[in-house]
Amino acid sequence: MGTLSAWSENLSTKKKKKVIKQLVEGQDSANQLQILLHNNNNNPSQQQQTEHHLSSTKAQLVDKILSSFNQTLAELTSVNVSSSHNQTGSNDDQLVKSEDCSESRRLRPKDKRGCYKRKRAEEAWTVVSATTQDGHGWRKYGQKEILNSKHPRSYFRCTRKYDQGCRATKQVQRLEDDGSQMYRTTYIGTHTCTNRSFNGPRIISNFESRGTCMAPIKQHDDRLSNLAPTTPVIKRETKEEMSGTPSDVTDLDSAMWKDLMEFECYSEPDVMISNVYSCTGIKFRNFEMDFVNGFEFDGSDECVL
DNA sequence: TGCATTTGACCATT
DNA sequence: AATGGTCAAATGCA
Repeated sequence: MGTLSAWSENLSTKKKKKVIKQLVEGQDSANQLQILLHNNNNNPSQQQQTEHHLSSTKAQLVDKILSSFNQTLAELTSVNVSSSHNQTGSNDDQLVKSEDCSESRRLRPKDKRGCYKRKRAEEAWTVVSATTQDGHGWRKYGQKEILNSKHPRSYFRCTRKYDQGCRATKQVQRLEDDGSQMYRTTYIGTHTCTNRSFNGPRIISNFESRGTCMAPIKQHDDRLSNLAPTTPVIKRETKEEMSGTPSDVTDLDSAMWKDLMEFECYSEPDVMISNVYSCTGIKFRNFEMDFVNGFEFDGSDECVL
């Protein structure tokens, strides 16, 4: 694995058709949503009438779009991509629970580290890349030796977890193939934080758009506004944004890391994107074009994402 | 001194 | 019971 051409070859014709169908449905729903939003902005009084003509309401359309993307990505990445519409409470529980566990260790009869509620299935997707940088600020909170894996898995949470209630986490593990120096990054949950302090080149701008596409759009702002006031502000963790601390991957070769950071900071965004995506990263616009052209990826496609 | 990382312990899931 | 995910004290660094 590792190239889109190989990835495409591995897709059966049946799967390709299924994927195309799902994307077309998603596109159709997006178009309907666009019409709705457009009419709503220009003439709110016509909105209901328009909705009547269209087959779905906005919320239904959003669900359709998300479902389309989720299913397609699940098909393409072989990653279990599930809707998280009903999972939004888990992290809140966790935050509350964390508070309960914040008492001094001395006061507890027994160490209660690890008292948390494990997240269930969230939106998840995997990116195989030579770098783990994605423009977001991450704080490492754990590392684990994984059974039958040469390299440990590192766990990261968004640095905005506490000040903005962002639920995004990622897991980074170096691939077994030592020579490739590649890393598999699994992103779990979508960013709900606003990342305004960083104005430099965003290496994963497309990635972020992808994450946004997969996120439950209707929840995005609500969650921000709902969580922010109630979430205890413990501390701000914004310093590391794009600072590219080697902590992103503990066993990452430091020299390589330095090279990567220099590359990412000074390269053109398009070039950087090509560095980020490997087999599962997909830029939707080009993706659509590839589908139009018969879903054929050649070697050039791999780097033109 | 403050902040980020490390690491062992704990808990949830399978 | 095994494994993986998370917590938080200890540690290191700027």
